[in-house]
Amino acid sequence: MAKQVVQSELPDLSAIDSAISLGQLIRAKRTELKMKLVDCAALCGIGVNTLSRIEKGNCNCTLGATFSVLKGLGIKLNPTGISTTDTNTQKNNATPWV
Amino acid sequence: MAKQVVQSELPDLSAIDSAISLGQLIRAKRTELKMKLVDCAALCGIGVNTLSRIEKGNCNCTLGATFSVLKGLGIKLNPTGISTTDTNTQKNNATPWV
DNA sequence: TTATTAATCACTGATATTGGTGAAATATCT
DNA sequence: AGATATTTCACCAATATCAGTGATTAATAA
Repeated sequence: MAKQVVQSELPDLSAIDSAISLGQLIRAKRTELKMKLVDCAALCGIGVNTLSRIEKGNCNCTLGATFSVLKGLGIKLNPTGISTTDTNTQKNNATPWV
Repeated sequence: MAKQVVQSELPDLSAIDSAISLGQLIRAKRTELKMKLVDCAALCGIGVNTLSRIEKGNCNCTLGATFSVLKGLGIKLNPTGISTTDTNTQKNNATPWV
């Protein structure tokens, strides 16, 4: 039987506005790279559980783990509706969280 | 005395690849809107401490709080280098984290 | 259908975040 | 400079995440 593809199951990933869409984006990229959850987690330096939660859109995951995945998979995010030129940025007298 | 603007203090916000750049982006938008930290936090439904941490690039903050801010400030993120058309999305038999 | 692989869930212990308050530190204005 | 406004930080208790393991469920292949 041919696989039924329903319109509503094809979310719009052109705008990332929630943990869920971000998770879908990440999963799309990972499967595109034919990576297993385990290997991807190892590559990104996080646990499998955490990666699974991120992909499922759990909003309690941390920014650190999430950006590790974005970096590991080579996903880039760009803001829109913002004047990226101006910026009253505070001086980075800060903590090296990275 | 005129305010000295140093080149290195004008980070590139066209690419969001870390908790720090995301925090800078958020702060840029908030100040652009002339909002105080307290009011912005209230608007976004999170604590002032948390918003401050997010803006300072603390990567231990949660996705939930972060997306609340992005939504509250009307910041949109778009992925690049991804085929946003395809998508082997899992069926959303999931938990309503929102 | 059965076998195999992959993803999710439940559990544990250690550690960390959250919001609130108040104080210290910065920045802004007159 | 002095006064005011804004942000950051330390501290607290409550709660939650994290990684790891093993079991359960789901998806894929034969």
